[in-house]
Amino acid sequence: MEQPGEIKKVSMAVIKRLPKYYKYLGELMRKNVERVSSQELSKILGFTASQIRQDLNNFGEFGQQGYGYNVSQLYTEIAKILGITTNHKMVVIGAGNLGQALANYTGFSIHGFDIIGIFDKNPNLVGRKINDIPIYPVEDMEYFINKNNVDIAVLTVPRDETESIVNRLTNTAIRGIWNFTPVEINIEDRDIVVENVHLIDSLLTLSYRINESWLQERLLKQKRKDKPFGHGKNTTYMVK
Amino acid sequence: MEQPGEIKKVSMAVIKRLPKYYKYLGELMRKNVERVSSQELSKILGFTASQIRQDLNNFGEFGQQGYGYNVSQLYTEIAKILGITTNHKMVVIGAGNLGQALANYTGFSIHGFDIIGIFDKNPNLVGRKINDIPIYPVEDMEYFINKNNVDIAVLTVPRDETESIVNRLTNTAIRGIWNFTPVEINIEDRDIVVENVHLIDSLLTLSYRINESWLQERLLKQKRKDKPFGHGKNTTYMVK
DNA sequence: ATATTTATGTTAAATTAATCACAAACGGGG
DNA sequence: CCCCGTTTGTGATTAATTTAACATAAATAT
Repeated sequence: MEQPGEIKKVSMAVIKRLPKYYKYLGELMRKNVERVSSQELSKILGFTASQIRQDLNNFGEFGQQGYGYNVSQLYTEIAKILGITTNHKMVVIGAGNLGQALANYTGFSIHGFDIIGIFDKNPNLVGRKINDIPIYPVEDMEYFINKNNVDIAVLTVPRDETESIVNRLTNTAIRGIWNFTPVEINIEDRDIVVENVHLIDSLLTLSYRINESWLQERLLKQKRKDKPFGHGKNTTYMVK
Repeated sequence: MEQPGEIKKVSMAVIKRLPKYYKYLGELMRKNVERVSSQELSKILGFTASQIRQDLNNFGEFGQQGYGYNVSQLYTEIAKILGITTNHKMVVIGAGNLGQALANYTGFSIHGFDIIGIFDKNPNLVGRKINDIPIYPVEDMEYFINKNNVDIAVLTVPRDETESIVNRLTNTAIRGIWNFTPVEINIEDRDIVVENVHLIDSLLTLSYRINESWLQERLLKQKRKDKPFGHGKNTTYMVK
C-alpha cells in the first residue's frame, strides 16, 4: 500500500531500458516522426509493447488512448528522468590509453556531459592537453572537483591505485563515479553512485556465449558419467 | 520435465555473474587459498551463498559437503565454462581513439584473448603498428579473419559504418562481435554472438541514479497535480 | 453526430529469479 | 572408528519481472 511520502522504487531492469527509449526517440525526432505507439516502439526495440507501457508508467502518464505517444514530448520527459536536461561536468582520472580515448570521444557532449579536466600522476603528461582538455596533477583533484562543481569522475587508473583514489573522491562533492577499473568499488553510506564498466566481464560473457553450444554437449555427457568425490582421508569414489 | 537430449538454458543473470566468480577465485588462487565455502564467497561478492551454490549447480557439482569448494579446481571449471581454456584471436575494426586504446590494453592477453590485427579505412594509419599489432586496410578484413581463424571482432567503427561492416562480418567465420558502437546490431539466424558495450547507455544510467532522489520528489508532486490531455480536436482538459 | 478503430493505463496472470530450509555427505578430532 | 560440526545440492517458497487482458478514452471516418 502506498504511503503519503513513500518513495516508489524503480527496478534496475527498467532503468537500464530507459537509455534505449531515449536513443530511439531521438532517432525518430530527427526523422520528424510526430507520434509513436508502444507497438511500434516494440518492433524496433525488441521489448513487448506491454513492457514499454509499464516502464513508462513508472514515471508518469505520457501517452494517450487512441493516439500513442508524442515523440518529442516523450523524448523530453525521458531526458528529465535521466537527468540530462542540465549539463554534467566530468573529470577523467588517469590519462592512460582508455582515459585519453574517452577524453577524445566527442559523443558525450551531445548529451550534455562535458569533460573539463584530466588528472594524472605522471609529470610528463601534466600540462599537456587532450582534445583541448588540460591534464592536471592528481594532487589537485579534490580542489578542482569542489571548485568547479564536477558531478562525475571517470575512473581509468590502474587497479592498484583505485582504492586510494576512491577514498579521496569520497571527500569531495562528486556525485557519481564511472568506473572503468576492474576493481569492485563499494562506498559505504555516502550518496555517491558508482556505475561499472567492467570490460573484462563483458568479454568473458561474450566468450561464454561463443562457447555455449560446446558446453551444453559437455554437460549432457557429464550427466551420464560417474563422478569422483572427496578431498581428505575418507575420500571414496561413488556413483550417483 | 527433462527430456533425454534437452538443452538446459542458463539465464543471462547467471552468466553475468560467472566472470565475478572467475575473477575472485583467481585472486584467491594467487593468495594460495586452497578451499572456500559458498558463505565466504558470498561475503566478498555480495551475492547470497544460496545463489552462488545454485549458480554453480547449473554446470556441475563442483563442491563437497562439509568441505566447500577447492579453489583451483573451481577456477579451472569456470574457465572451461567461460571457454577460456584455449586462446582466442581477436581483431579490432576501426583504429580510432577507442580502437587504439583497446589495442594498447594489455589486460586481455592474460585471459587468453590476443589481438592479432587492426583494420582501418584510413590509408595514413594502414601500415603502422599499435602495441606491435599491424594496421591493415579494411578491404582485407574478411580474408584475414578466415585465414587466421579469428574468433572475435572488436567493433569500434563510427556509427554509420557499422551496418556495412557487420554485413561483411556475417560472411566470415567470425564467432563473436564485441560491439562498442552505439548501434543495436541484430544478425538474423546466424550463429554469431554479439556482446554490446554501450558506453552512452552506461553513462545515462549513472546520470539517472545521480538524479534519482530529485526525480522521486518530482514524481510525488506530479501525482497531486492535474494533468492536461489531448492532441486532436476533441482535446479536453480533465482531472483524474 | 455517431460509430468504429486505435492504443493507453492498469489490474491480473504467468513466468522467471532469488532465497530459504534441510537432508545427506564429508572432514576432522579424539 | 565413530561422532560432531560444516557445507553442499536441491526441492519448496517467496519475490520480482514480464506478459496478457481489458476497460476506457481519444482519434478518425462516415
